Amino acid sequence: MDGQPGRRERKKQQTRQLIADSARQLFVEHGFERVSVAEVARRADVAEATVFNYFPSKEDLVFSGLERFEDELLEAIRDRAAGETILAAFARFILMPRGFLAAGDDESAQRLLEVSRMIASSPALLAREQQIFARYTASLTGLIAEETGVTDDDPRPGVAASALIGVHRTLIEHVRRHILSGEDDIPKLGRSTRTAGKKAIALLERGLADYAARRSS
Amino acid sequence: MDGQPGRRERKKQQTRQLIADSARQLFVEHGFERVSVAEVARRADVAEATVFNYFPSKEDLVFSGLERFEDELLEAIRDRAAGETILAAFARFILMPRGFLAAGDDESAQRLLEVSRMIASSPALLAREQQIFARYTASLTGLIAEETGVTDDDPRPGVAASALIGVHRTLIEHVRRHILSGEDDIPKLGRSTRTAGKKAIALLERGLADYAARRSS
DNA sequence: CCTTGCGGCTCTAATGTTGTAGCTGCTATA
DNA sequence: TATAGCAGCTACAACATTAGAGCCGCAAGG
Repeated sequence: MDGQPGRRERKKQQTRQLIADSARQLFVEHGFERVSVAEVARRADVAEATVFNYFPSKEDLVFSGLERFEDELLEAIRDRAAGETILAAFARFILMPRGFLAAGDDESAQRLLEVSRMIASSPALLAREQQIFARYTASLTGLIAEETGVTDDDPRPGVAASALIGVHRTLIEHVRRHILSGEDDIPKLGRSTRTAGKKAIALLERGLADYAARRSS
Repeated sequence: MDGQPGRRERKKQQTRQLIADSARQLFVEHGFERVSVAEVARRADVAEATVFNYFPSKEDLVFSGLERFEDELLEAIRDRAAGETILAAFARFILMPRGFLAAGDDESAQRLLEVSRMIASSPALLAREQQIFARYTASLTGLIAEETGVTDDDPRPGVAASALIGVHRTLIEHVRRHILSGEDDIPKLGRSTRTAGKKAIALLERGLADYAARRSS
């Protein structure tokens, strides 16, 4: 679309990346709560105001990746090909390998582990993560309601959005659980995650009518 | 005086250094005349206007070090201790090891060689260097005239200034000549340069009356 | 001759970054 | 409880950098 980003835009992304990396290092070293934004700024050799210029809050230093992901997810659904169902667009997007799992090298695994530990060990971060999921669930609800043109009373958009975001939540948990319990074969983890994703989507596709219909023995 | 320079000033010096280094690399690779300022800017990943913001002209990309040296020389003379002669202050300043010669590692020697070759092979640069020396000779003349409080007609400040700047010229030539003819023992070159400097100053101290009084045999 | 284009260099408006002060809420300590 | 200080965050003015247009001299090619 835009060819080369131009020097200005490129340097802005460098600055943003530098801040995000500095923050991650410090948070992993000392824990999220024990690191001040001023320290992040100092490590990135940047003014504190610059940090807040790129990341509205300290938590966003951790979750900017997640938020971008959700933004792209919504966009992928909004701009899906004509005739494609929302569930299909969602599946296509979420099953696409990306990020740490796509890289697959040892260093990525190490970072994924550290970040997972960091988030898991901070109540503030876990709480914020839930807020983010809630916010995106609401956005997705609105999008679905808009596209299907139903009344505000109709519960179906909210249920569908919760189900979809729930898949994402579940897959993230899947990755964290395996990473935190020592899994270090990233390609394998990627495969098992995709398998789980497919199962989840298949379940949503065919409905819950016959799911766990009988109590197990 | 100012403790830490502050982030702003520090980053400015980084930028300045980055531009100067990029320019030196390119000039050494392709020759001064065949490299455009736009290319320097591109290698430094900086706007062309930024280059001119730090270096008023393309030649200054090469001679900014020399100009800073001359500035400091004038300052050292202006601010010399009470009772110290101009010649003594000059001697103290110019005999102090610094720059490439002070470093003494192989890489410095390599760079000194490359820069010397670059200047020697560019008429434009050689011409500009003479202009710079002339400008500083004039400045120094003014300074001496001011401090000794003589009439504009008095030739002595001009002669003294020429003599002093002449010492500097000569020492630079000394270094270049040895470097270009293959000398790569930088500490040794530093010593021989300082020896030459002392001889030159001694000559100026005692006057030319009995210098080369008799034709050699 | 003339035009075209390049390179050194200048100018201006827009935008990114910094420095500094200050507000709020919380925590430690007197 | 009062007070002081720290951390997250905001606001604003000063400053550094960028983008883009444009001027001038000059050399190459029609």
